[in-house]
Amino acid sequence: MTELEKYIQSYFGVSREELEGISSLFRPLDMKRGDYFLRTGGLSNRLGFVQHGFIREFVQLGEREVTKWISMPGYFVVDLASFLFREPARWTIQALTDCELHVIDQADYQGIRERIPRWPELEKMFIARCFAVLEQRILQHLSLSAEERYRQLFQHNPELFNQVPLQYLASMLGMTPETFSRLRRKSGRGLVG
Amino acid sequence: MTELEKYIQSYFGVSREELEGISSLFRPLDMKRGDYFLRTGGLSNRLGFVQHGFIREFVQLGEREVTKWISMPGYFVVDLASFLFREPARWTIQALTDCELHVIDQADYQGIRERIPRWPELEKMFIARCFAVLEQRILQHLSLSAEERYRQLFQHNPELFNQVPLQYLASMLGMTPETFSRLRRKSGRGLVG
DNA sequence: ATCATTTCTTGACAAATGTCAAGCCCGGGT
DNA sequence: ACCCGGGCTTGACATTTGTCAAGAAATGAT
Repeated sequence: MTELEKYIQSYFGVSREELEGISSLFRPLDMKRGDYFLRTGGLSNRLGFVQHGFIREFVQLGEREVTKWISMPGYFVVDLASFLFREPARWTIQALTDCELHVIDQADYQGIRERIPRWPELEKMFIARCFAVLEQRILQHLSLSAEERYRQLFQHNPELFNQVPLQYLASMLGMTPETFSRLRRKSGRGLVG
Repeated sequence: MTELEKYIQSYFGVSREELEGISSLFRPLDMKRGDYFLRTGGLSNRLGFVQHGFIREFVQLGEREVTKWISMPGYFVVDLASFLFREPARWTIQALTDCELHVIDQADYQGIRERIPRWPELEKMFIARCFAVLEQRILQHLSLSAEERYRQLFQHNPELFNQVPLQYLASMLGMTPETFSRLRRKSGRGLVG
């Protein structure tokens, strides 16, 4: 079973045959550091699964970039609203490192429901899970200080701290690189191993 | 056409007959100020549509309450994860004013898909929209100061400012009531009409 | 209408976070 | 191996936001 299949299996709980039916619709895609998977204003017409590497999702606001999230192995990358509603993408998605993805085009994605009748239901549940994760993230911003948010990220995703530029982590946590750096000295450097 | 039907229509774009089929599954529910629609730890086994009044969704964290959102007419109230996954609710949902709702039980909700085969698809799209709204909200917290968040809320939802206790708006924006009060003096009081 | 209670405001001060500028460090490309 | 440039750190200082406490105003109950 491939990584992709393992994740699909764990997220959607489909049968072995269904699993192979779905995963066969994906094709591998290698990206070099700096390559764009999607640009703001474009159309998100493919869905990616991260096999290896780190990918940043951000938006340019005036002079500065705001990083929404950094996807790592096991995550899907897509601008959901653009993918589902065929509207211009809000997010730019760019490889922070060389990456291996599995991608599926929108057209092939439609084909999944022919193989799995209950696919819209599974999709709904998956998106609802994503919704709940975002709710939790909003709660963090409503209730935690910058330092507490730093600690939580450090605790839950230590692998980020030595693999991606820290300025992006700072942005993702809603603070400046300087504040991030000071918290880092104070609260731990996130060196894994 | 009732308010409920109008909203279902605009959110889901279903036919006239489908619309009546769905809306007939809802029953009216009156709540008094202070009544609970749901409590943290309980099971969210019904979905509510706000016809009239204001409803607060919050969670108790230690000594203090953190308000995630205040629902007003046209909004649905539910703990989505609890409703869909039958897990204990994270949010407490309480009427801030006397309210009129339309509610549907989980069991009846299941019945919608028998009347409308493409319901899971419509549901998926609706939840995806909610997801995009939350993404936008996170972006606000990553990119805006307390004062800018205040202004945006004032601009987009002025009706909140003279109908619900301001302390809850402060919490929902991630700031203290004192800060909210000062911004209010500085940036406008939100008196509509 | 009055009272009791909650909510809001204000001031003084403390703490957290942002800004700007300079220098250091480290990694990648040549 | 070296150099260049991006990324990180640090310091000094400004600004924003939070805390605590007191009093004013608004609200709901009787």
